[in-house]
Amino acid sequence: MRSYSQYCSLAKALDVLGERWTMLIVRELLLRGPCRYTDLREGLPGIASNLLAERLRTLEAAGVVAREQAPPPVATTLFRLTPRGEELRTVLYELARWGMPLMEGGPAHEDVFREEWAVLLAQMSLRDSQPDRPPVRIQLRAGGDPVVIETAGASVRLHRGGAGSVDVTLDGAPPLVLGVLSGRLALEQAERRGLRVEGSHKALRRLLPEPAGLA
Amino acid sequence: MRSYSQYCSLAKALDVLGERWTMLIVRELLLRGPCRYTDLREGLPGIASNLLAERLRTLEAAGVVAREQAPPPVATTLFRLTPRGEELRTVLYELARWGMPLMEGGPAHEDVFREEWAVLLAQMSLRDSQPDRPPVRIQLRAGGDPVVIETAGASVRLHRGGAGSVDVTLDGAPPLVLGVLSGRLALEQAERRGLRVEGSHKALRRLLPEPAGLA
DNA sequence: CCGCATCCGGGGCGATACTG
DNA sequence: CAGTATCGCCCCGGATGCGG
Repeated sequence: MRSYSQYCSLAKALDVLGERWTMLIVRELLLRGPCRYTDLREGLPGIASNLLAERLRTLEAAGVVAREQAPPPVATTLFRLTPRGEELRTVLYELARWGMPLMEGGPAHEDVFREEWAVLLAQMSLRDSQPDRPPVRIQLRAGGDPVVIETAGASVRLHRGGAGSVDVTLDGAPPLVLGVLSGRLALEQAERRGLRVEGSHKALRRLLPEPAGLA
Repeated sequence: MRSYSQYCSLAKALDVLGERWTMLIVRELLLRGPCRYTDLREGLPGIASNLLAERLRTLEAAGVVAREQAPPPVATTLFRLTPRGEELRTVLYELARWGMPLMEGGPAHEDVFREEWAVLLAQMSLRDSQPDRPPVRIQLRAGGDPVVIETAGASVRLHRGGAGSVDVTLDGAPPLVLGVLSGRLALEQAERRGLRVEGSHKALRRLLPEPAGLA
């Protein structure tokens, strides 16, 4: 992107982050942790391959992303956020929080949805009220590939593979799953609207924020 | 901008805010309050006139900006942020905070600087330790048009005109002025590097944050 | 397969000129 | 003062190819 050439920290930040797709690439890396080029493409439906490559190069040059060679069993390139890149977490949270009212009407016809994106909301909203107990594993199903998140204390991690046992499964339309994870929708209300909750309700409630007064 | 068409609150936010210049337009409106088209152009060196007009239309349609007719003495159009637009303040602060390390080396040759942009940092960093006392007025000079900011309690406002008396004047290179206002640079150290402080040091110290340990 | 590079059409952007 | 109008250019989107 052409620089704004303004001696202003906002303009300088946008010189690095303001190009199309850049913030969404950071989103994927925050959700997934170190991952392959192909995984990034999967999480960024619509991006052109050359753009992804160029953005990654730009972010690497800016010290936001680092690339490393995975050890011999896999022997592939991994992309990860640097500490400087991790500092973008609060920026992304604020943007995502601001964007939440734009989700109210449900997805548009052409909108795609990936369960992994719900992890962003989960990381923002879920807090473990009993952080000393073993982690809780939640499976999310919303029509696409289900994902499993594991959460303990303040940490919410995406679990690749989706195999293994889970404590509770949320299954329903994206707005319902997102509403519950973000705390915007009470669990019972979501169930009344069609969300299916299988497994331990208790494990779930351990993580959900206090239902802030809607009034 | 083309929509990302992703049912994700970050992507939805970027559908509104992600186009070039949009965030900087919000910056100007946050700093200046309601202002005219011409004032916005002044604060956005480099923007094409048609782009500014189109962005304002888009932001208006998105409920971020409102336009109003000023009463007859002036009888001009004013642009202001809606409450929804004001909610972008925290987003801009996080972005600007992330961008601060990119300012360390001082301005590049082609960089332009407007004293008003320093107000963003002032709004982020300055806190009045004696909010019950009358406001403090600070003049900023850094080579261009000087500006006056008035600060009391948590409020930091840009004062148009620059006329009237001030409590203290900061005069020096942009990195020095910004360093002091952001709290990154101790006042004495800035003075040793060439910052000129005329007037009441005490009024200034009333507002500056505690010099966080640099270690 | 994985991680790109190349090619090409279309549209967003930049700069300037012009107008009610 | 508050915008349109116009015109290149380059970024972006989509497809395909290709070396490791």
